[in-house]
Amino acid sequence: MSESTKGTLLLVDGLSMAFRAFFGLPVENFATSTGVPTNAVYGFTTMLATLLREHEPTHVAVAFDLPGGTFRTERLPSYKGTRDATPPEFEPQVPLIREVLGALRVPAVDKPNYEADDLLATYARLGHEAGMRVLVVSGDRDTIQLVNGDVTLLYPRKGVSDLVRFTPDAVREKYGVDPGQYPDLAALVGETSDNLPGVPGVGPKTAAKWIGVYGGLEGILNSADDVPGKAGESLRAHLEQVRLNRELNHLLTDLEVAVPLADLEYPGADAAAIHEVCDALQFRTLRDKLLPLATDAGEASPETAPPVVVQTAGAVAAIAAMTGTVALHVDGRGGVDADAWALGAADAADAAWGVDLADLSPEDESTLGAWLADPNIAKVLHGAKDGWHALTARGWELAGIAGDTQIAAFLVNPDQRGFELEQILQRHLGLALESGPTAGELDLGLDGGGAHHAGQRAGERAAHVRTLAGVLEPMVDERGMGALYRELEIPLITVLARMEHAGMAVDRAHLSTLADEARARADRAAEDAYDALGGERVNLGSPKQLQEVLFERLGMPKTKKIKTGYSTDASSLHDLSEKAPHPFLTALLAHRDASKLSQIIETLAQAVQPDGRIHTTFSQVVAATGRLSSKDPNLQNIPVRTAEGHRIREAFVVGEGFDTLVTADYSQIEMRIMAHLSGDAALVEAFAAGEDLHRFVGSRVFGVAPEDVSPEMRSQVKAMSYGLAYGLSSFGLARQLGLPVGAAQALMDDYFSRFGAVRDYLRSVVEQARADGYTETIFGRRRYIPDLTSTNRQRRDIAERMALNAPIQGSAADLIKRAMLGVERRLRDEGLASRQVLQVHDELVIETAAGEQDAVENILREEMHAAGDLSVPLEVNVGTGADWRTAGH
DNA sequence: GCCTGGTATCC
DNA sequence: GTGGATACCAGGCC
Repeated sequence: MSESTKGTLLLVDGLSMAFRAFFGLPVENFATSTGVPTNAVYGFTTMLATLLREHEPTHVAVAFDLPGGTFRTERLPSYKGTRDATPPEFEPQVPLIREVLGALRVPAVDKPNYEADDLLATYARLGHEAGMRVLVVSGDRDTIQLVNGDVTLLYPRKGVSDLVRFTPDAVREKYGVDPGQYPDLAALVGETSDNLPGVPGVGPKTAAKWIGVYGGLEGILNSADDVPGKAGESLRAHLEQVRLNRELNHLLTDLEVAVPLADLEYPGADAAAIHEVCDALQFRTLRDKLLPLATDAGEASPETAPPVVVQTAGAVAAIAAMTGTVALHVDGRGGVDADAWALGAADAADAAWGVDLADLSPEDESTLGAWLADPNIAKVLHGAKDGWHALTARGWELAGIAGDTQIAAFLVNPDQRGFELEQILQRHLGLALESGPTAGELDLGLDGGGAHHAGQRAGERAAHVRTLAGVLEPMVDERGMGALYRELEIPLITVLARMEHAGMAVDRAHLSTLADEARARADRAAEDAYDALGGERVNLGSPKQLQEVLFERLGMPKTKKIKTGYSTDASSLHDLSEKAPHPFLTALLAHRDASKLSQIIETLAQAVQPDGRIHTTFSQVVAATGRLSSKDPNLQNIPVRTAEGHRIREAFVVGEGFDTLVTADYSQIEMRIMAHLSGDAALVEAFAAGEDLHRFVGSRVFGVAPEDVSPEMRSQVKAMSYGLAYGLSSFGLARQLGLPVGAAQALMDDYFSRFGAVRDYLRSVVEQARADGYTETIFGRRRYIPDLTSTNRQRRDIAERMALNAPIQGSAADLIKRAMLGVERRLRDEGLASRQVLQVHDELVIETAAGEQDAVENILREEMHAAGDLSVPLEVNVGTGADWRTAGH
């Protein structure tokens, strides 16, 4: 990483990766119209394009084995002798791959009598000596020996797109030996794919142990007589084999190469040649992925992140002495097997300290632990909640979270996707962070550990976080969101972390009963559906097949049009049922229902962790309006409307050591916010009076006394009221209510004649947003909506509906977040053991400890009520029970 | 094996 | 031709 200024050399083992691609993609799905198989070409090219795009190498080569033998098969004719004959569909794809390489202007290299690996080894050495960063891509484990501080191996885990990064640390973690010692280990263990048998009874663990004890294979062989045990005996009986293995698995680093390193410089692809080759191979989507690599279409490559000096010696003491605002980075992971293995800290942008948590003394442990737990030391992280979990798993408390550059970046522009550190650095600083694992969750274990020291990477990242904070936090302030950031989102991080950590207890037995029932119901409905078709077993889960059955075979009337034909969604099927009743439709709907349910239940059952609880992950940086999101599993879309939904919610129970679940939800929060923001006197009055809102509105709209509002009137105004906040049109309202458009329009007119300020508000909020470029919630959260000035009608209409909705949905999100902070503070201040476990947009769920139920109910009511000072009261409904369903009533 | 679209659930 | 999400499945990729 430090040598990146000299460039990056990408070296690919052509055949080994082509083979992986061949077996990863079904050959029958990939062929030209003339029957030429292309799955390996497709997979290999996709992989290479991704590597070129992500790593932006300055130099590239793809090495090939040539047909016929090598010096190894001369030495040992049986070498690689167990390999099955290559499938006939593979062979013809190799020249095609070379054609693609030609179009990409990537040099293909080979050498008679040698393997591709020897070429990789030689070029890796040359690149290393030239001070380059080298990436070797190979599915051959022998290449592990090439790994060092500057040479990383990308090894396919499955397919060709999921590549594991083998750095020296990663090799040590997986195999227990240094990369240079891997051939020693392989010589002892053997390599089936090369037809090299190992020492019977010696596996990687024993081999690694011996290598540790005797310092390597040579030492082992010299002391073979002293090696104890049955394994030692076995070793002595196979010395020759081991020597031979070691001889053969050594890769040559000193070949004479026909193409000098300098000629591997990558000039970018040839657009015309890409078109030609994609035409010939009938690649459609790939063309679009390859064309950006063409030089003609090229743009300046991003700047590489500046080198950061990361010190590791004495890091604990140095970090513990930091008292100002410190940027922190935790290398670790969340989830069931959460752990942290390295820590980086920076209080200057170009210098940082890194700590490998594996080699801490007990004193270091407690020094660092105390520093982390000190709430007075302000820490800024990128994705602080992840760090919190990783450190918590290691038994440390993280306090003093004062900033989160991920959240800052979100507030600055919440509509963007991708808030990983790499992406944010790129977006806001134009910096390319090298060796970043593809954006994802926490980094995987194998990606951990920098090239030289586990703390290296963490330190570098901490320094980057510090730079980022210096840029993003002022932007947050400039946009008037300083308070929202520091007083709402940042303190909320810890609340959410605790909620995730607590999780929700689940009644597994109940869940599995439900799963069985739903599965049985789905199966029965499926059989009914097949019967209705005269026994044909179409795939009921395939919209494509359903379209064929419904609209062609059964000749049913067409439903609403979608991209791929005609819709088969539930509402369309219900419509069809009325127009053209058929037992198939009934059975299909029943099957949809039951299979969806069974799938939900199954997912939940699988999500139960060993502690008997489900731990979701909340995100503050997904929903552009400021709502939280929940995933893995999503606990914010558990069914609730139906009887079956109720039974699922019964599976969420109070956990051991606790007494009850209490739920509290805001009553009609969005309508109240609309009343507040619009200042509509009639609407404010309705809420102030505490009447049934829809009855009140109905009486005004229809001009009858409240007690004379019929259920139908009530449901019509209810749909209208809710639709308003979403930008509902008269057309949409008509559809939803099953009215003629004219009637729906008349209803809207009547509505607005009584609640005119609402209409004025909705208009003004869009106008304001168009003028300012953004919308704003009651608490100053912004959402930028550039499409409001789009000349494209459809985009503009969508933007207008977003502008209409964002302040309402966003203010509701702000309110409940404020309430959550209040609830958390009260629980702590009052020394209660009860805890928040779930938020579902307008609802909070608390698990209460014995004797605390009344106190908790009061806290919920008071804090949710006091979360905002609106011109209408914030009403809260509270329920209690041993499970979520009971509590929710 | 990855990506997209359709369908489903929630507020 | 109502906003904001997440999850699963099938099918296309050629």
